[in-house]
Amino acid sequence: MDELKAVRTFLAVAELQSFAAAARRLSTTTASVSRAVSGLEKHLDVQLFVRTTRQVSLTSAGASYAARIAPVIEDFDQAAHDIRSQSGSALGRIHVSAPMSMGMRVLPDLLSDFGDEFPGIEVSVTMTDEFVDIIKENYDLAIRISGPPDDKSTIWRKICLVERILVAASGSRFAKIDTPNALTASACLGYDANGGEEIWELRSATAKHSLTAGRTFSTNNGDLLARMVENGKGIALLPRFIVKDALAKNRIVQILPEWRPPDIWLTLYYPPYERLPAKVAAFSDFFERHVTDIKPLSTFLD
Amino acid sequence: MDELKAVRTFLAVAELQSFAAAARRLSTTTASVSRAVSGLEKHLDVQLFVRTTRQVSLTSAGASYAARIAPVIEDFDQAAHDIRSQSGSALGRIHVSAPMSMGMRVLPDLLSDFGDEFPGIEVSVTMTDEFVDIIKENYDLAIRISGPPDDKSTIWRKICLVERILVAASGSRFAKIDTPNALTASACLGYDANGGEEIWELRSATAKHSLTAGRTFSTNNGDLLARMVENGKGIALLPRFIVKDALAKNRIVQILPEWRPPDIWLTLYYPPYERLPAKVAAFSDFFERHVTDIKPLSTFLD
DNA sequence: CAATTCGTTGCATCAAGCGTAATAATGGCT
DNA sequence: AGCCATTATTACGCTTGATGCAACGAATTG
Repeated sequence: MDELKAVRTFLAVAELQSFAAAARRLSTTTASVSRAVSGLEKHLDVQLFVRTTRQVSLTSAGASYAARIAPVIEDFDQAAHDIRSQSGSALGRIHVSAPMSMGMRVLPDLLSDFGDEFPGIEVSVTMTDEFVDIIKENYDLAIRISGPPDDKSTIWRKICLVERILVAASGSRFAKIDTPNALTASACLGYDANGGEEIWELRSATAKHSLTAGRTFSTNNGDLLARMVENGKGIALLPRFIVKDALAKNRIVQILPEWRPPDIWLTLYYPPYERLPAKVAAFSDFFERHVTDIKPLSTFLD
Repeated sequence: MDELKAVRTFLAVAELQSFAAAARRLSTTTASVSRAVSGLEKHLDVQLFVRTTRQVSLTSAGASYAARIAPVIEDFDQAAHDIRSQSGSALGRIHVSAPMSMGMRVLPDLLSDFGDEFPGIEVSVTMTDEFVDIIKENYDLAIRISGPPDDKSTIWRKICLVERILVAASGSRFAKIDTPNALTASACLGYDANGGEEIWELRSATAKHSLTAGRTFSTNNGDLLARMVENGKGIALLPRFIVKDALAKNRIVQILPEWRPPDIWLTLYYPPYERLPAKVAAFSDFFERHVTDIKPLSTFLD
């Protein structure tokens, strides 16, 4: 038995003091109303109405139940209504995960502008260079810089290419390297989200060269890695925007520019939504617009 | 679709973070759980969970709905539980209708004793000599003194016989009447709940006599009628307990004692309950016990 | 790599809800 | 006073919707 419908029917009868009138309001038959009410009475083991064929009156138990349950039903419907209207409008809080290096450079401006445009959306940002489990950690969106994702349980959207270059400290012995064969495992510092080793697959116009970096040192933080390079500890494969300043100030230099690593992308990851909630879509669109048009990421690449 | 069951299922899944675990708890299949949740999602037009085959996680909309709706469901169930337990125990308020004359004599003591025995039951007494519509006026119980009831829409219970006698003022010309034929219409004062006329059907051992009283005066209040009789205004057919004092003080006398009117009864009327609520049954039983055993109505008849 | 577990979906079965209509009761209206 | 309309209930078929089973794709564990 549909208990909820029974209670709604009961309330209609209680208000209208008539089974027939309730049936008309609910666009059903008196038979249905009668069954619903007597079903509820059996379920609650209480007589709710005193009835003759011409009069219907609440028992005191019925009156007290009606008074008790009516606001509950109203609240129930209100909750459904709230959820429905909330999901359609861009309101609420979104949890965003972002990588440290990229986040520190791009997010301050972006979040300020976003807050101006969408004052109804609260944003909470967790910056980390680990690969988070979007689902388990309850993120609405994760910003990552990575190669093609192999995770089938998330959906993602490429925003733009992130140029990576091989760098070494100016004037160091590493800066003189001009052939991939000169790259020794101990000289290659690893950049890996899990702090493990990193495979470098370098392609020139005609050849390719593969080696494992990070045997002696690796980190999940690009800025730390850049500082290690500056200190002459070795060579790293880093997004250009991270080392932009150091390049400009000539503290580090690009090596082997004709050998290119595989493309990696600035990518947005979402939990496997059937369709994106409005507030997440708002942030997502704003992010893409901001990064590609308004204050393009290339700002960091030049 | 049973919306309530869907919400309950949703809450189980939300709590256990698993469709399969929820199915086990609810003693059903995962298929049923899956359908219930996706049905609710369609109904609310919101995605409640983000799911892969190995992980289930609430969306923020789902989390907010769960937080919102869980106390509502709890309240809903609590209301049902309250009603159920309330109806079984003798608690609450009962509305009683009682006639004036009888009520003034019997109720003060009775209600005091009842209050001692059932402190949980609040009693509200309306004293009136009109015939009230028990159902429309929302009484739980009506005490009446009347002949056999013709109302099919109430249930009733005879408590005891109420002896009625014909009375006249001592020393008046009416006191000398010794044959029914001497009763003139103008001398017979009516006692009628509706303030109308009253049919007297008198029976002796061998004969019967019928006449209409109340042509010149009638009332629905026995005490008023008794005072009219004392004042020598005529003859009335009254319950003995009303005129007990006046008889004892010899202000009025019984006439035609061998001619008896039809029996009338002290009767309890109830709304057409399928079965009597505990609190009403408690009052009803107490009333009967009190009137017939402890302080019998015959106290007023002797 | 095999095996298990998970959520979803198609399919066949079945029960529950529905409207119709008949019934008894009751109040209004003429 | 009696006819008529309206009311709540109940029995009867039918249809719709729910349910359980099984197969499937996906993903983790050993």
